[in-house]
Amino acid sequence: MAEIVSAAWEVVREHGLAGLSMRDLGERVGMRAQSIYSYFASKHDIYDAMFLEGYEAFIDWMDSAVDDDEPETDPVGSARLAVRGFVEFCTSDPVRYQLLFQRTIPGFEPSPRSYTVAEDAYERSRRRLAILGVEDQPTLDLWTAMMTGLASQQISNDPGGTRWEKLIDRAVDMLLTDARDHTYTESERA
Amino acid sequence: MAEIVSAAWEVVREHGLAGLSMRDLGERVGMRAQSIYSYFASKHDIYDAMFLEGYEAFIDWMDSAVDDDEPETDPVGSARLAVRGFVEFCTSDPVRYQLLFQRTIPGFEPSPRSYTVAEDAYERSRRRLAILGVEDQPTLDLWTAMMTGLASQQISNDPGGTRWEKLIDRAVDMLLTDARDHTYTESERA
DNA sequence: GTCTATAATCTGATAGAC
DNA sequence: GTCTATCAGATTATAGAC
Repeated sequence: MAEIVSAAWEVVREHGLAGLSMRDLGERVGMRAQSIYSYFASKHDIYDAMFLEGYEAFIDWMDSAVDDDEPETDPVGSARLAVRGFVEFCTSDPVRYQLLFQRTIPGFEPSPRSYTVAEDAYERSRRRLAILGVEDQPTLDLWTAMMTGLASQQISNDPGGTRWEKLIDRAVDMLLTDARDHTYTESERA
Repeated sequence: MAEIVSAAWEVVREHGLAGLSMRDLGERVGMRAQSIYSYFASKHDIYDAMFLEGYEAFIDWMDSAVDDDEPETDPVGSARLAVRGFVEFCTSDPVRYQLLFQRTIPGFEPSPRSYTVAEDAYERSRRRLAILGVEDQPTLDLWTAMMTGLASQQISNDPGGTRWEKLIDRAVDMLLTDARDHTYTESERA
């Protein structure tokens, strides 16, 4: 079961997200394509398992990338670590990025269970950024736009390179300054 | 010929970029699928025509969105117009955004002619931003990351809405401040 | 749990009549 | 320039033997 999902990742890394075929997949696990239906009811269900596994990997990755004890002593460093962690997670596996964060495979909807894990991952990221002062929704949206923009440009226009990765610290400084200004503005109103 | 490409856009808007089939396309233009080969040598050539048409539309769109006489009297307003123009071009047709700015359809390489038009479009954008003070490559890269990030988040997480579009002016102010600071730093070194 | 057989359908592309 | 006929293969999925 885990072996099939692992082989499915191999296939989509070679042939693109839409290029997953049961024959190809079966060949890779030493089975006939039809035998896979003993494990998964449909191709859709395989995508769903990949989606779930991807978000679990994302949670683990971010937990490792960020030191949750340090944020209040060094908020700038913590923000840089978090954004760098996110961008590197995305660039380390472009097709996973596509499945998890873009809506590019038509007709695919994650199952309730998978969706719950995805929401948990978002909530963890939201909380982490909130500690760093990114508390309101518009500010958070601006951060996610910047983070996904860095990741997607790195993937599309300089795969394997560091052209956009190099801009992470500068982007974080910029975002933190912006967030501080907008927090002042709000507290002044109070 | 133009009618076929137009119908091809219809198909991919309904079935996704990878979901273009010759039979489906033929049906839509009142032809047998095989007759399309009198106009295009392959399905690949149809994607290429769409790619070309997309970049021509991008050039026209940006020419309309930005007033090239005003940038020196009102750089902030001009920058806002340019970024807003870009994001609205992307969100107005997500699948076109996918074909033009992401590398999501495996095996597709634009023809030399189409690629030339794409490069022309990039060069025009580069020049426009240079007038606004975005002259060095890293700063330009930061802008493209922010712009594509706003567009892709709007498309993926709030299709049809304005959640990220609303952040454009704030993002531009943030980027302009950052660009100004980094220009100062460089001229101080001289 | 894996196999064979097969259904039912789709795919891009070519040959040749008209 | 559009058609019919067709190739040669792909696709997901099901039924039933072992």
